[in-house]
Amino acid sequence: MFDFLHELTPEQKKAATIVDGPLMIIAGAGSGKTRVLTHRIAYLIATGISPRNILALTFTNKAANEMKQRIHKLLSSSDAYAVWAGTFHSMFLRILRTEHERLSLAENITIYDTDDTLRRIKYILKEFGLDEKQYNPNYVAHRISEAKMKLLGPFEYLNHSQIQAEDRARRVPQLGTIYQTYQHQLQLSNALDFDDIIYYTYILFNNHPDLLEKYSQIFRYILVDEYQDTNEAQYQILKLLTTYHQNICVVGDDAQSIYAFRGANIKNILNFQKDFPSATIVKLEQNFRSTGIILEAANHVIQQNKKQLQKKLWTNNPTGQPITLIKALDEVHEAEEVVSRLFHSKNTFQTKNGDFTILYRTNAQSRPFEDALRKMNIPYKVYGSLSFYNRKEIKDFLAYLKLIINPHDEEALLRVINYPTRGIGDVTINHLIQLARKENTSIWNILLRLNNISHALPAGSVIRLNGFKNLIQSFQESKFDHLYELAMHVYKKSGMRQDIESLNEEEKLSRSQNIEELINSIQSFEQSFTFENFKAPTLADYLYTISLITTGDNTPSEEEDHVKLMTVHAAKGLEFPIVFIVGLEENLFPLSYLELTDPDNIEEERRLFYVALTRAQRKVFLSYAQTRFRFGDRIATAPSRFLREIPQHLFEQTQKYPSPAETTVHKTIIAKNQNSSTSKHHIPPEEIAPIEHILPGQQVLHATFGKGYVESIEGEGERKRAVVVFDSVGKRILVLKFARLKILS
DNA sequence: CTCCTCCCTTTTTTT
DNA sequence: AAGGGAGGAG
Repeated sequence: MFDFLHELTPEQKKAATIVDGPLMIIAGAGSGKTRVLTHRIAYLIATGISPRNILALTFTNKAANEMKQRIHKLLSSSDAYAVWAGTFHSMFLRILRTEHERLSLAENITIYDTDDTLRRIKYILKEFGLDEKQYNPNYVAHRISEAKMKLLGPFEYLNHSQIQAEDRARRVPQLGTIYQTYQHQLQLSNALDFDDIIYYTYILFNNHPDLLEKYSQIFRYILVDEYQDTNEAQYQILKLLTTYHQNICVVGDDAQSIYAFRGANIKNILNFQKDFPSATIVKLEQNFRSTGIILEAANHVIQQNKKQLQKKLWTNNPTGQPITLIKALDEVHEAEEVVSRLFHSKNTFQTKNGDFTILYRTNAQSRPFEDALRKMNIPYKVYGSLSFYNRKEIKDFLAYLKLIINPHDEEALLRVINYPTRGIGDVTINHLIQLARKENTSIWNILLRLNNISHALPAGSVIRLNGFKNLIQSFQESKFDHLYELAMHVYKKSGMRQDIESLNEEEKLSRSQNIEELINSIQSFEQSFTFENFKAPTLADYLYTISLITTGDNTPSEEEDHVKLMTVHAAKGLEFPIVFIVGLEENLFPLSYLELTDPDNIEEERRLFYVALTRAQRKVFLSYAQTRFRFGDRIATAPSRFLREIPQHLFEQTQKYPSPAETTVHKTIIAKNQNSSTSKHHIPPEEIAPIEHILPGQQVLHATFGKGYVESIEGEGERKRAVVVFDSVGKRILVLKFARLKILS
């Protein structure tokens, strides 16, 4: 019956089979954490515990789904799908939707994303007549979010003497009032932001003992993955839910805590034993993922951090290949070098595209890699950037859909009340807002009562406003068998389609394709939802799902063999055979936007680098560029301090340590060093042709691309470029200043 | 009320 | 480099 446990090591087995009481599993990178979690849940079910009494909180929706599938396999029973598994946000939203009456929330809530929150704050600042320079909207949003994650509502915020003193010192004394207004407006809009989902769940359990008891009974066994990244509010909810039965199992690794900016409180994991004195601690220290070299590098890096739980990660895996360091001139060259390594090792070792992953610190870095991969005809996919849902046309369209389920949503309403333009201008809108504020109600309620108060507005405006109201109501009343049919209807009747058709070719194509993609995705959502839930989804089901989408969720089918690109944050919890960690430069990784002098900031960046290294199974490539385009300027960069924290003997021996002084070195010297680290075709410096000697028609040799034919020369001076057709990679445009070509004929 | 142009900021990571 | 906001003309 428990046959599946034989797959585990003694320590893993212990972690999987201690059923009752608090348990903390310190799971080092690659120590089989997911395996332990799935076996543990399977074990609980096999001992007779109902899957409906198990709550498993994961970091992404994808992780939750994969977990269910694996448990399903272990047990050969569909019981697995009855486990409550998902992210904090999706699980708690489910509870809030069920219990909405107890919090005086409407049934159909809208979820505001970061963008919506920011727009709302800007509105409020305008209404208050406050300057955005003094009250930076991003800072205001951050403060409000921080307060909620610490369970401070507007009332507590305004009565917190220390916070008030802080705000006065920072010259933002009205922040508390802004928070209060923001929260009030969200309430009138029937809207919750991400932090509210957690915050209100706490309020729900804390203020309603009967509900706390109800859910404590349901969630008899609670498992929390990535515990090091939980925040104070999440921790307090867990404390409440486990008061009666104490059956809490947390899994985490303090060395992989990388979400402090999101309120993650590393104390949660460091203090677990204090919080749950009867806790058992199991440490998983054997790494099954990486080679000896990768692990040694990672261990050296993380040892630089002062604040951490003591543990020693070890492995029986082979030593493996040394780490390759790639030094590039700029971000474009960096991408070309990375892709050419990738191409080379793919051909040499018969590796699939899907074995390669490129990790970077910031989303903006993906562009040159995409270009380079496209040039080489290598399929790739950028994971995790949610930019699709941030596109204007998508947001506009979703605003219409949101208004169908919740017309009080002021953010959605203001977004489309005059899009496409229908003669409702700023004056009318401001008037409307004034009326709503005066009556302390939503704009939609004003629209509903328009005929009673029409004397307040010009007759023409009233007609147009009624037209908009009728449009939304017609959507609400329309009946379709399928959501995508409704979506299609809304697209046409709202006037969005006509507006998009009227744009220039390029815009028209890209926007209508995006809308089409969205409508297709609605259709496939309907199919999978119906398959899993034995009933058709409502529009609300769809909107909630996309509101809480997490980075790993856009799972492409496994048969597509493509290179993966993502941020290090998005790579958390995943593993890949061959990993390129790129942009290893001071101020980029570690990123410095505030103070790199703050040891806490550096330690968090270092943990991030540690996470990146430990994703790799077989081989790591590290790269950095010596200049980079930032804020419209090309600036010199220095190699990351993290590179020097890896022992030199772990690198490929032809390579030199990057020195901090290197960036001040001039380009000629950079050009010399260049050859040693990246070339397949060695070109001694004295053989590099002067720029003016390169002419169309010549055969030339490039260090990376090999032999090629100069088709043409363009540009002058610093910008002089050559179009070269290479035997290996086809046509390339090279900036001659950097190209370092040798003339063959 | 709408459209156009110019200027400004933005780039940290994500639920 | 690009998109949004402000401000002005029609």
